Amino acid sequence: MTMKPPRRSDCPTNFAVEHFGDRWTLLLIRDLLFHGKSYYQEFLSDEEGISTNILAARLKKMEADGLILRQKARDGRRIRYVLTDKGIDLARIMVEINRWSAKYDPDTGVPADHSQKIKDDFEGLITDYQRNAVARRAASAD
Amino acid sequence: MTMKPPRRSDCPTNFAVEHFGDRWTLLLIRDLLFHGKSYYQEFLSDEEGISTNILAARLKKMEADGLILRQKARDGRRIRYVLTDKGIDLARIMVEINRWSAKYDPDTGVPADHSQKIKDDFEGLITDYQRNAVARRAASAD
DNA sequence: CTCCTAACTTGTATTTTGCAAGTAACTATG
DNA sequence: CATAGTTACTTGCAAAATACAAGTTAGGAG
Repeated sequence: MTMKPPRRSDCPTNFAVEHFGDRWTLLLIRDLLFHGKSYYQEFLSDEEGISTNILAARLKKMEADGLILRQKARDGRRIRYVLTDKGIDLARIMVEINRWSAKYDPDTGVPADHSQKIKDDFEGLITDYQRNAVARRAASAD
Repeated sequence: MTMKPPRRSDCPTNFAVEHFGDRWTLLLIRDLLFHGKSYYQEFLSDEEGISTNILAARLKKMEADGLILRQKARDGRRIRYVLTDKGIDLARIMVEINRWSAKYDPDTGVPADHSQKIKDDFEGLITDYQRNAVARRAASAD
């Protein structure tokens, strides 16, 4: 009987930290939300190079935390990971993070058109990501 | 000769993770930005209970990352930690985090008046926190 | 049936975190 | 001005998280 450790506090910042206060969760949210990734192999192939055991552990925790769902694909070997509403609602935080990083990272990899869109149509950008994530979740797996 | 490890990628999400993708940094930003804390003992006394060695390490890293500055207090024993502009610019992300947590945490400790203000005057709330942080930085230490 | 692939698990080394004690610099007090 | 108390740390060690390499299992393709 493994039981989850008690939360350190009821502070909302702590709630967030207990969801994504680690070296990988935000990067996986990025993959799901911005890059349209859905499969184990896709997450493995991102440039930061997550190890397979860590990826498996993170996906398990994110599911337990209600950020993602597991769907069986038509190809019975594959499992599709999609964001829940709770996960999709991180879009605003994620785009704010991109804005902050673009401002303070001299070597930022934020594409110029994305930065421009952040300035021109911030709300539209967020809505686009959210609509896409909802659409992908509803779509049938490959 | 300790040299800092190379960044894993130039992705803006990764830039953010390398700044606050751990169990403590966001909580310290919260202390500095929302709770007006400035001193070592104040950070030690927060309810999550950070250990002294971790606190020292985090403060050192946050300074190296340009999120905070160290100021000597009149009392020569004390050191005042204040947010830089880069740190203060996290206010928007922090308030978005509060909003997300208040929405999804059934036991959230977000005070009702704060939630109300998030709805009624989101921009004003952020500006208030930022102005206060700037004012504290400019003020002379105790 | 055989080979291949996708999603994991297992084993072990390394790094980070957590807990309990210090310690050095400075201040307050008698 | 000696002593006690504070403040911001450091040090030593146990525990947990992370990283790297190598399996293993359930399908699917030919």
